[in-house]
Amino acid sequence: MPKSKRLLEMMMTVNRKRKFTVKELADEFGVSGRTILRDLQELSELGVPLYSEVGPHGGYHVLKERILPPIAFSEEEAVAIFFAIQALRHHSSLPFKTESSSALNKFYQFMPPDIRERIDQMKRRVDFVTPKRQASSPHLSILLDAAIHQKVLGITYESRGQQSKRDIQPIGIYTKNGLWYSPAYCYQYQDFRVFRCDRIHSAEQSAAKPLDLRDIHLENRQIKTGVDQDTVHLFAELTTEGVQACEAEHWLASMLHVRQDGSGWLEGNVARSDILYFVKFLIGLGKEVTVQHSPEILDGIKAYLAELISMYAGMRR
Amino acid sequence: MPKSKRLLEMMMTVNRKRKFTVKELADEFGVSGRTILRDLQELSELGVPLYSEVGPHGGYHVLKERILPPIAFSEEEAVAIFFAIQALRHHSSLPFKTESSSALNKFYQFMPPDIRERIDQMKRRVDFVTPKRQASSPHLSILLDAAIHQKVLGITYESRGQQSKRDIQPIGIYTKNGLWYSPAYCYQYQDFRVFRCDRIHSAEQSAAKPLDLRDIHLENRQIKTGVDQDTVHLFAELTTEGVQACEAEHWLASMLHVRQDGSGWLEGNVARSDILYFVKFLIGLGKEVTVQHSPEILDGIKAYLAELISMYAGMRR
DNA sequence: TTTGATTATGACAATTCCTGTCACTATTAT
DNA sequence: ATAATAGTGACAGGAATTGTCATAATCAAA
Repeated sequence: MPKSKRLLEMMMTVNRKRKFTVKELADEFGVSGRTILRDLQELSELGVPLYSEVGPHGGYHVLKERILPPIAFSEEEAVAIFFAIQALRHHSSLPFKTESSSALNKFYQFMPPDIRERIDQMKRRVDFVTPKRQASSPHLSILLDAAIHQKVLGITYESRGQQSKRDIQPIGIYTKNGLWYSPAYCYQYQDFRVFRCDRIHSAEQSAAKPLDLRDIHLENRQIKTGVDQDTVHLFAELTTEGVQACEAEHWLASMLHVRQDGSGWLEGNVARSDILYFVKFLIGLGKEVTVQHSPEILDGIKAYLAELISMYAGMRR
Repeated sequence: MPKSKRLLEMMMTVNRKRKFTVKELADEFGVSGRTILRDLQELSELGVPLYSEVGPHGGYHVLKERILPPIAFSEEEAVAIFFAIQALRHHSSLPFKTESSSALNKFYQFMPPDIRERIDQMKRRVDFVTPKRQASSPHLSILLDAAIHQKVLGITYESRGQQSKRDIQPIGIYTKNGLWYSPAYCYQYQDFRVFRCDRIHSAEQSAAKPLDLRDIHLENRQIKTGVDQDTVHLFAELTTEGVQACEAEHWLASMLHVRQDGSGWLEGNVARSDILYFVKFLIGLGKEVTVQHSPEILDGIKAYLAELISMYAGMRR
């Protein structure tokens, strides 16, 4: 293999295995150790952050910085990526430790000048606004880690002005409108709840034995939750605008069906305990939804509407 | 210069000048044209999308795909970038032509397997939700282009259900809560206005002479709009839960006031044209809100509730 | 039509550079 | 101590790279 190709491949190999010895590479590439040493020095000069230790169990490391091989991005893609990263900056809390600005700088640095110029022109003309909240969510990393590795957390949670202790097992986190939320199984309620992350005042790993929720994640959680519960069947017709409103609600994804023309319907099972929640939500959709089933839900809606009417009727204008 | 370094440098040179001839490069690198030809063929084999034309005015092109030189990103940075791009996908319209999913795929493709694995684990556990509210905004590119290059656009704009023709000179675009907006100078009003991009039904370059707004951009426009709009006063008492629900709606931030005990109230001016929107929203809050003012809003609520009631009453269970 | 600019390809000798080997040294875990 | 590891320098042989020349093909413009 010619050297130029070997170097490129070595770049990737070295990034795959982050720890390796000279001999390993020598065998893999079919060249002598001396050559590998020379190559590694060249990679080093090219900016690959290598670090070596002598002695048994020694060898080469790639420092935490990894080299991305040359990627072919179109101009449009590069610009899009730039603004994607820039949009991230607006979030006051993120589940990653990084300051995304460092990634942004590097990316910008490496752009060819003409793309840089294009970005400069656009920078002050395009923005992705995420409302800045005072509320920061310091426990995102822990929550995410618990969701990935199936751990139970003991948290102190503030709801309705009161602090309470809970044991929860998160299934993920998401941000919406500048706030972070974590759907999780709550051991106190013995059911799934959504927690607002800025209301979580402390979070620690708990010794409790976790459930197996590996198959439950953000996209399918609504399906799984109610399997063994007492449920009623929901069927509701949606106008185009109703569909759009529902699309913004993550937890409805599994119930939402969309037709070609933009309209659609909601169909699925609702836990009896959630009926009131659904009732309120469906009322919020106003005339964009026509609930056809089940009777329980319809009754709930009518009852709630009646209460509202009487509440507003009693009010002087 | 050894070949391996020359190739890497050539990769970048070739991306800088997107059009070049063999002789140019030969001079620049101090090697013969024959060598350059051989090198270019190698670059081609390495994936750089080169295209050549013979004859006078011929030469080499790089196709729109550009090669990004190897960049050193830390693991955290790489993960952050991945999710930044993924978050972009939620936007129904973007001012770039790209499908951001192609960028996402490439990026993912080139990640070392261990980072890929980490991303896989996180993919279904983290989400950046952008509400998909309304119809898409097809004219973003034109608006952005006009903002950058100081052009005047003739648009047809829908406001309060009526279409009107306007000449505007955009100073930028931004997205907030799933909708795109463009602050612009409106020649009809002779003042700055913010336009909702999905309400812009057509946009064409106009021959009108543009103003010099180069120094006005998203960050420094203080010149605000809407002070002179026709508004009504809203005052509504909120329960603790009502407060929490409102906190999730960032567009309410300026109206929302919270008491120590967690309850609060909404107070502020609402444009007449927005009353219906507020009515629907307030109904969605159910009993967590007590609207006390203004009469127009209360009437709106009662009317809408009455419609809902009759809609559901007409339904057989 | 001719001319000149351009890419494209092949052959070959000159030469550069790359590579392996060997002989060392230094460090460190066991 | 011993073995495993990195690191350096020198050198000869071999492999890859390079320049030159010859030759084609294409195309724009004079």
